[in-house]
Amino acid sequence: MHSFTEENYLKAIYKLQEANGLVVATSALAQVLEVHAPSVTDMLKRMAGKKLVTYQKSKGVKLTEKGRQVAVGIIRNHRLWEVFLVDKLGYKWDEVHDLAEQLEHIHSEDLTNKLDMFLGFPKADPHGDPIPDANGVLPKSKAVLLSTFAEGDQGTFTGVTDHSATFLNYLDKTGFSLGDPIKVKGIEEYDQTYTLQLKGKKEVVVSFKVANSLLLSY
Amino acid sequence: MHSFTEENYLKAIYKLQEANGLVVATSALAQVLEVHAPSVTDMLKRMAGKKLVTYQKSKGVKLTEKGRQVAVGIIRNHRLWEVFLVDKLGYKWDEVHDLAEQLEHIHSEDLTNKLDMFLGFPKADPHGDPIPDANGVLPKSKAVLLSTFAEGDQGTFTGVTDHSATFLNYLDKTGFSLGDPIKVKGIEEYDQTYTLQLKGKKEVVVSFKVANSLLLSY
DNA sequence: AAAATAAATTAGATTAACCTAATTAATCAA
DNA sequence: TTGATTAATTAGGTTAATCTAATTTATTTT
Repeated sequence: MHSFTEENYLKAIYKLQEANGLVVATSALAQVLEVHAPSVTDMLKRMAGKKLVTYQKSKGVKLTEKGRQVAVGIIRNHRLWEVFLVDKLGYKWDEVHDLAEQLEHIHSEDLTNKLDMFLGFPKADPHGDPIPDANGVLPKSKAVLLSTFAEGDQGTFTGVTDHSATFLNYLDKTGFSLGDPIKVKGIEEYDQTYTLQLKGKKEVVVSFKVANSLLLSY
Repeated sequence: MHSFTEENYLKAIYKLQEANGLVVATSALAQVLEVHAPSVTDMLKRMAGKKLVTYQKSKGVKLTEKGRQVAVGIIRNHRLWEVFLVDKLGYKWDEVHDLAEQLEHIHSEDLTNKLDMFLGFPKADPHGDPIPDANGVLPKSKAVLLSTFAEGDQGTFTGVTDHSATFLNYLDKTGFSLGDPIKVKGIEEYDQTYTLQLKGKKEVVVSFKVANSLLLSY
């Protein structure tokens, strides 16, 4: 199989490719993986040799179909284990990331599928991120940022784009909970502050930064 | 933390120390870890530097207290995950070893303890091996080999000393099940063949080799 | 388009974990 | 107790994954 390191590179490339376009820069990878650029160059060469990525020197990397399959498999593992940790073991949504980073590297498709069944085939992880199916198909989410909403708009809180424990704790404390309805009562023009009505008529005021990290569906 | 390799060495040393006495030979480790002797010498030096083992050249190794703690922790993990796989995911007892070998290296005491609670604080894994508690205390089993029984003796089947899938399958097929009562109806003097009465009056004949791999309590 | 800046690569080392071949140390048998 | 056998270690190498320093390639800016 692939080493943990390779798998982490694949995951990182996948995520950067999703977020910022087709090819991923060496420096971007170095940053998210917390290694130095020459290490990345080195690794990319080895991975290109294994046909996990296509790499042209000084031109960035892309995943091959094979690489994409592996990456999505790891993401599937990660998200299923997060569901397990929260639903079965009682962890909170801000505590599961590091553990899932370890568990995602357990190599067994069969285990993944049995876990999936045990958890009742969840469609999203505790942060609302969609779980790829056994064929590596990731449901295309149509959720949209709260920051794109206008006054009077409403939707259901279905995900976050900031997964940091600090942000998740802030949401807990403020009364946000995945699956709840949210309505925009007002937007302050001066500083883009949002006044929201949460479940149970509770009104809260949040900054643009927060509105820009919340995903809503309708 | 410690590398997977280190952890596997610690586990192996622990098991060999339990089975065969105080000090463990380089060659014995090389055999169970499936590496060559010089690799073991190499590794033992590094581990001695970390105070995980005491090592005197050409005199074998012993775990330090620190090393023993780590080893028992890994065994705790391993056995709890085995229970999870069998009780929660529906694996059979002959299928879980390799998966547990991966899962045992997940580093989180908290996860281990939450898993323990989720599983209802099991005292033994699916093969009857005792699970160390959170303090690294391993209950001293008083189970004894069926091969030490005389005609007429009886007990409860509580463990195995051979964990191979082949043997476990044989037991399934023949009608042995952990926790069931077993009575010795007769022992053939010529070849030490045992005639046993299993649960539900079922009579089976087993070889000495089998009798020597079954642990019974009374 | 040349110069300046930023990004990426090459060169050369390091560490953990392994290997083979050669040597030394320990044990057993005559 | 010497000689033979077996076990363990040393010596010297390899590979994956990392590093720093130096160099080359790309991209901006003037």
